[in-house]
Amino acid sequence: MIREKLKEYYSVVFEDDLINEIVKVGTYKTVRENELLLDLGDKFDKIPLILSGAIKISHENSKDDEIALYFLERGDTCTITFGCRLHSAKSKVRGVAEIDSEIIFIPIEKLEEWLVKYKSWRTFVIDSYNIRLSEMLEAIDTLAFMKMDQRLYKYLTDKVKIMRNPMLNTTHRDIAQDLNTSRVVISRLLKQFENDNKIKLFRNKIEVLDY
Amino acid sequence: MIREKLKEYYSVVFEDDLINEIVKVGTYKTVRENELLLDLGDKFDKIPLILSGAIKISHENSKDDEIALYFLERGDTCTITFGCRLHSAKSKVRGVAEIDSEIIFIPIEKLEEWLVKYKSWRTFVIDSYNIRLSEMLEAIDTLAFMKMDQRLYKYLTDKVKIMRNPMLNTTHRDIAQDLNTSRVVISRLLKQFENDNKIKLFRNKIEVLDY
DNA sequence: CCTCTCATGTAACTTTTGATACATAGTTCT
DNA sequence: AGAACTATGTATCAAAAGTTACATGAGAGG
Repeated sequence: MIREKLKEYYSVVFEDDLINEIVKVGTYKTVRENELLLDLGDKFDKIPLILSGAIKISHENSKDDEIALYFLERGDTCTITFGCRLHSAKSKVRGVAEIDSEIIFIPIEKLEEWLVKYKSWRTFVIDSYNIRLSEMLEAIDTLAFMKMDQRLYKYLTDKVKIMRNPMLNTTHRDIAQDLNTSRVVISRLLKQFENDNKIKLFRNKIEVLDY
Repeated sequence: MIREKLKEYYSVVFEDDLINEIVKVGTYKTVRENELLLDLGDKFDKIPLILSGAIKISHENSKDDEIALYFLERGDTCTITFGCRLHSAKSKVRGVAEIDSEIIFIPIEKLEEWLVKYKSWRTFVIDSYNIRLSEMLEAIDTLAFMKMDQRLYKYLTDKVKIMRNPMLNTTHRDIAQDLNTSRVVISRLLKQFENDNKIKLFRNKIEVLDY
């Protein structure tokens, strides 16, 4: 069963031999919406490959302030966990399933072993790191250069794309937490967007009209 | 000459065989203070190893807003350039020598070749990526959670540590550019710091008293 | 020594964001 | 239905940051 799912999503990326190895040592797991996959400070000794769904990665500082960084989707992996072995460091991010998701976990020892053996793995690891760095740069961009109204609008449209659905199931409070601001600010801006016919507001739902 | 410098700084990190290879294919270069090493949009086909000095990495969006991300020092490399080959992507960051610096450039083809051959190279590449991701997370932290006064103070003390000198040669305008704010805001806050005896202000210079 | 440029100091004002408070309206549970 | 809880709408005020304007002063170059 793992083999079919892997073939379906990763056969373009990985050589057949590597897929066989992954099937041998990988563990398949499903996570439910809102399930916590990886918490701050966790020692993560497995590499996750996302088969389906979406995982929200967020960052928290010492004072309980939190901010959403990006989403992981099919084909993604969490490079931030790659480092945990090397420095016996604790995870600095949190991963929560945004929707029901399927994941394969690979023991971290394989990371280096496969770097030697498989060209497709080398490409995958380097690409993953680069994609992650790009996402981080984008997050920095957003934080450094955008005002809250632009950040909010980007948040809404990004989420619509990830969820493949213009009707978002979320509350103002949740959004405020992801953007590290207060609920009142979000409600204020959302109302403006509604007046501009960019969105429609419902209880526990937001429909994005223009994305 | 390259060999001695490399041995001095990197013999703990790299195997002897790898150092020999680096000597063979690497190009040694010195850059002067304020020299532009890598601009946005450059196609970077070499991996830089920093031997000495400090390189400021900053990010710019389409509207000429700029923000400083972090510094590269001895032992660092710029992982962001690793990706340029794979997607024939343009550099999204800019590197400027903060002080006179020495760098060895390695052809990008060696990145993958050496991943297979040298364990120390695998460790170096993975570590470098992880360090860079950490620095990016720290930048995000700063942007998302700190007010401008804290950001400025962190900027000053970080820079003192990098430069190993509490007397900084800089202007309010330069700082404002690195923090993506206006000169007036910086002057205002610096004056407060001076009143609190945290710094002393001079023309083109700032002495950090408390770091 | 005079002029020009750049760095800095500061006042006055606006905009953006955050904080507090309270009202209203669905939802859930009993 | 009534109580309790949660989500949302809004007003008011305060703080932080950005903008404009102008003055002073140091240094560079003729």
